[in-house]
Amino acid sequence: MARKRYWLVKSEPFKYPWSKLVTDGRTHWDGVRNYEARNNLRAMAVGDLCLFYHSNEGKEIVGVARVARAAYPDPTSDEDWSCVDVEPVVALAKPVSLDAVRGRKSLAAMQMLTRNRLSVTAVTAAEMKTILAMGETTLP
DNA sequence: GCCAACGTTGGC
DNA sequence: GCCAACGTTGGC
Repeated sequence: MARKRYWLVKSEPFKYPWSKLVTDGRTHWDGVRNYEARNNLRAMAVGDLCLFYHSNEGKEIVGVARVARAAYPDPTSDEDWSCVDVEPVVALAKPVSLDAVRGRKSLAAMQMLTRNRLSVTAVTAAEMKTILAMGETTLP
């Protein structure tokens, strides 16, 4: 099996907060209408971990989710879009804010900063490790 | 609520 | 195939 990759997905808390993912246990990550984000979705494999970021409100990384189903056609569209299924893994003991990410030199290259408006971005293993440490969280 | 960034669309 | 107009996203 290919080496695990890491991602960051954004959601407006108003639309789909982390707490709802926890309640639901699993959800379809659909509605992505951007080619680059779609390509990222398609690159996801079952077991990959996703940082869950709340945009607009909160502006912080609040949890870690796991890809439960690899990319398949987005049922909410007739066109060629994709979605994946994700399930919650663990909430960050201490949410990591956008400001905190910006303030950390080793995270300056994170796509969530450089590709500000992309809703699905790639995260390196080193970045993942740093975020988890900042969030005072260890993976189960 | 405003505005900047940027991807997408459509006219030429 | 270029580029201006437009729409969307997201931070402030």
